[in-house]
Amino acid sequence: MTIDGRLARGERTRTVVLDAAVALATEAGLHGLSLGQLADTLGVSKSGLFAHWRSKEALQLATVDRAVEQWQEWIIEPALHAPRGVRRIRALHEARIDFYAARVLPGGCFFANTEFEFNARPGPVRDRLVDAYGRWTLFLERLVHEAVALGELPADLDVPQLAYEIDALGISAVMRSRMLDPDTAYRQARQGLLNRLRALCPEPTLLTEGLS
Amino acid sequence: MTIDGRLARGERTRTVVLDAAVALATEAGLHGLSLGQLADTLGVSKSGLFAHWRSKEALQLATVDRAVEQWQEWIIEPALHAPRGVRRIRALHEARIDFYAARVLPGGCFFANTEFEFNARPGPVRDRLVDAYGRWTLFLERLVHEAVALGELPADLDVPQLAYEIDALGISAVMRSRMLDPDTAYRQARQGLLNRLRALCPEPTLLTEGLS
DNA sequence: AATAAGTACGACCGGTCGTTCTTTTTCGTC
DNA sequence: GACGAAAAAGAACGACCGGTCGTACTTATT
Repeated sequence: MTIDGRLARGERTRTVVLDAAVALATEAGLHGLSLGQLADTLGVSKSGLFAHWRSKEALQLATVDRAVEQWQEWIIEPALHAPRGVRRIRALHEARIDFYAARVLPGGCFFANTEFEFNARPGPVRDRLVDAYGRWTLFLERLVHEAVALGELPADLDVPQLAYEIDALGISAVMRSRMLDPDTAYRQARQGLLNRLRALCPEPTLLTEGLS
Repeated sequence: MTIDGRLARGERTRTVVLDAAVALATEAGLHGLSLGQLADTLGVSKSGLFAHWRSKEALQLATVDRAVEQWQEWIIEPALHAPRGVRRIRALHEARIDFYAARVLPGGCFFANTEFEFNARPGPVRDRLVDAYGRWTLFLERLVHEAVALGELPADLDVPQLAYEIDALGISAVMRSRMLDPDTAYRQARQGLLNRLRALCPEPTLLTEGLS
């Protein structure tokens, strides 16, 4: 089977466009994103975008999917290289903060920005954001549950509660890093998780000060 | 001294408009807020709004100020009725969650929404939001510091750290209450603070299960 | 009674929005 | 080298955007 170069070109274009859309959406919002602006940024025509997506909403949905892929690559996959348990939880949190600190996206966090933007905008886009957030929450809870199963966290731990608190530290990190002092925000987010895990984990040597 | 009826009428109108603007901004955003939409909602003409504010930006700034007033009335003042110390900290947190749970604003939280919206939009509006968030943070830290001074929290406590964590629980509460299950979100936000304060406070009777 | 100020209106401006249609260019396939 | 589908451009659309204009009504001052 040979690859059709024409389709390949389209696929390549789509990825480039969506990466730009994710970045732009963190600045202008996913609703606030305008096709003319996006086209200008990419140096293509507005109508050229419609060759790939029938409507703005279709592009918005594709943009959410692309952002999920990026999140997978930048935060989740690196964390999976750490051993299961509290070290993996910490690795995930650190990867997230590193992602914010590296300023990969000009507006901070795609999901934080868009979920607040769409929390009162019913429709398919919001539904997809809700879905992504739900899956992220489940993933976090699974990691915490694994740590409990390994005996690295108490057996009677309220797993969703700790997952909630970990995510809260992360959300606040990106918010405060953009509005107030970034370094302070990152430090507090890291310290918050460290404090929390150390108070719970019977084996504190798993949580050294530096990164693993 | 008599009250000028013209000025009184204008002041009344301004308050009505700004209350609507605060509410609308939680749905459409502070940038996404359109003057035509706001005018239609209020049943007035678009140009009538320009009689009170010279530009959209002027109205945005006034809207932020009005939102700060509302936050003062709904969250801060009620909390000040609780005795200083951990009980006041908890009262503040509870007032905030009650505010979210009562769905006073259709889009959740004015500040959460607008701060994420403007984190990459330089200008006077962002500056005012930054200022408001900075003052809120200082207020939170002052409350924590008071609890330390009263001996209700450890003398060596990292005050800004705890303030960060408290605010993080609140932010996440409004985010998750809109995207996922509201009751779970509120419960986790409340439980999070209770766990944290109980672990730190040498006098746990100050933190009964129910509200004061 | 005349004047001035504050409030509010409808009409309209140039510009941008998302979208559609038609046309041209690109490029792998036959 | 001709064919044809995918990609991209260009022009145009109705709607809405923030903003300005002149005007009219209300109310306080003189």
